[in-house]
Amino acid sequence: MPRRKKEQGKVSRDRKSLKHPVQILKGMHDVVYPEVAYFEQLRSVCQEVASRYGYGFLEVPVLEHQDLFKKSVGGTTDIVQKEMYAFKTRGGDEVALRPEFTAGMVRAYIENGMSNWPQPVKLWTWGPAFRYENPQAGRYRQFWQIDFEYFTSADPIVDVEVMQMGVDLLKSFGIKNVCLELNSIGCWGCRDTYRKQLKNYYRSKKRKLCLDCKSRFDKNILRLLDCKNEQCQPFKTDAPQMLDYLCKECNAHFKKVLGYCEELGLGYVLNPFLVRGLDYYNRTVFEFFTQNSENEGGGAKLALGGGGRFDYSTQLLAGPETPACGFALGVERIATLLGKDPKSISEPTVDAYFVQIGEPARVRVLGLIEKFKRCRVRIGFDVGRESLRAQFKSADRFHAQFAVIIGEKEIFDNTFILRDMVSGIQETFPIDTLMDVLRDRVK
RNA sequence: GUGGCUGUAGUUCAGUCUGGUUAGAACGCCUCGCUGUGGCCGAGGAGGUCGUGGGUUCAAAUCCCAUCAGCCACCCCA
Repeated sequence: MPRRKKEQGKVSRDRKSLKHPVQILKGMHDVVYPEVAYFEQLRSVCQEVASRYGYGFLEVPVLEHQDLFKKSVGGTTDIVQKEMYAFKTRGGDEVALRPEFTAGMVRAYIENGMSNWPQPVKLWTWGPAFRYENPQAGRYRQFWQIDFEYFTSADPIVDVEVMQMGVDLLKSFGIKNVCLELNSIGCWGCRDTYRKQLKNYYRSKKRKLCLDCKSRFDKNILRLLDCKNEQCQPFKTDAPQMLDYLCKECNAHFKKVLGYCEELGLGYVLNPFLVRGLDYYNRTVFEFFTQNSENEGGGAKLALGGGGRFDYSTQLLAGPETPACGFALGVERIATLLGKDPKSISEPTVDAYFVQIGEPARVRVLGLIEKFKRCRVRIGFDVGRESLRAQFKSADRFHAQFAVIIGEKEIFDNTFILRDMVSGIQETFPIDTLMDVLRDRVK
């Protein structure tokens, strides 16, 4: 006892001598079981749905020039101004960790000459993105996104295809109560007209607005509609709405979008206050929500993702004119949501667990493992352990259907014992028949 | 960036108000009972910078200050 105390004291003194204990950064998180199991599941569902809708996978860099985001997402947006991880490299490049995916995808489209590929070009990707802001549940500084982009069609039915796929994806993940909110923010022309109308309307009321809104008035007037501050709410009801100021073309486009939704039975909620604040968006914008049923009293709606049409994006980056539409989903939020349903993920399972007794047997087992590489039977083993009890316990933990037991006697006879873990019945077979017996017995 | 709540074993938490032997429980992990057979049961064991730093005190997980992190709200969205 005294010896132990002495050692402990020494250890903690050593650790204390480290000036900065190594800890994870604020807003970062390790993705470990069970969350990582949802990540894997989501990824494979994405793959399935992507191929059904004809999307190809690509990877884009995590690090890009700051200019990419300033020009496409917009230099006045919060994302770029306040939330971007931006820094200078040793070589003097001004770079940023991607705060979102669309900018990089558009850059990749231009740089790889995809306008010369067979059209349309449909691409998806997935990975971490970064925003420097205060973390909260379901809200990290490094977070994972799923991103789908459809290039080279201005047709309104494409908007609907993209939205339908988004809803399809979320449902395929197993999410219920998926809700689609929809709006149109027009083109540069009609948005300009609308902005002026909004300014006229709010000018006389500016004094009564909250502090944030006062600054929004000059910086980005559309954002006044997003404000959730109570003192600003009364003005919203009578504020002019974007939909009333759409130009002829934009209006026709939006009418068609709504028409296709009706025909397909794709449910949506029109939200005239939905303003996606990024520069590259035009016309159709949308967000996906789910009802958070956990809280009593209806529950707040939880944002799962959003997107829209971004016909201007390539021009903003000095590329060929290319209409496009897409969306992004938040992986952690979806994983958290699925985690609330305990049935939605299964524990790790094997079909057969190898149990070995004695030195020659553990070597034999390790040799056998390699032979199973083309066999569908899922196997488990732990040659690092000698205790039989521990090995059987482990077999249980993996819900093994069978135990394959090889001891000194079996090594001598060139046999193995197959134990049915439920019934406890054991049979002995020649070792050469191991694969065949397992393939035959495993359901 | 602003405000509120919370930080104690791997996990969930007691203990803090009212300072005082060696900081506990449950679950999980490991070993053994059964040296060649798992689940159940029983016995034992490992595991703690009490978030971190400073202060008050004879004495701090407990009181005070600072700081960091998490959660919540604002902001925004994934």
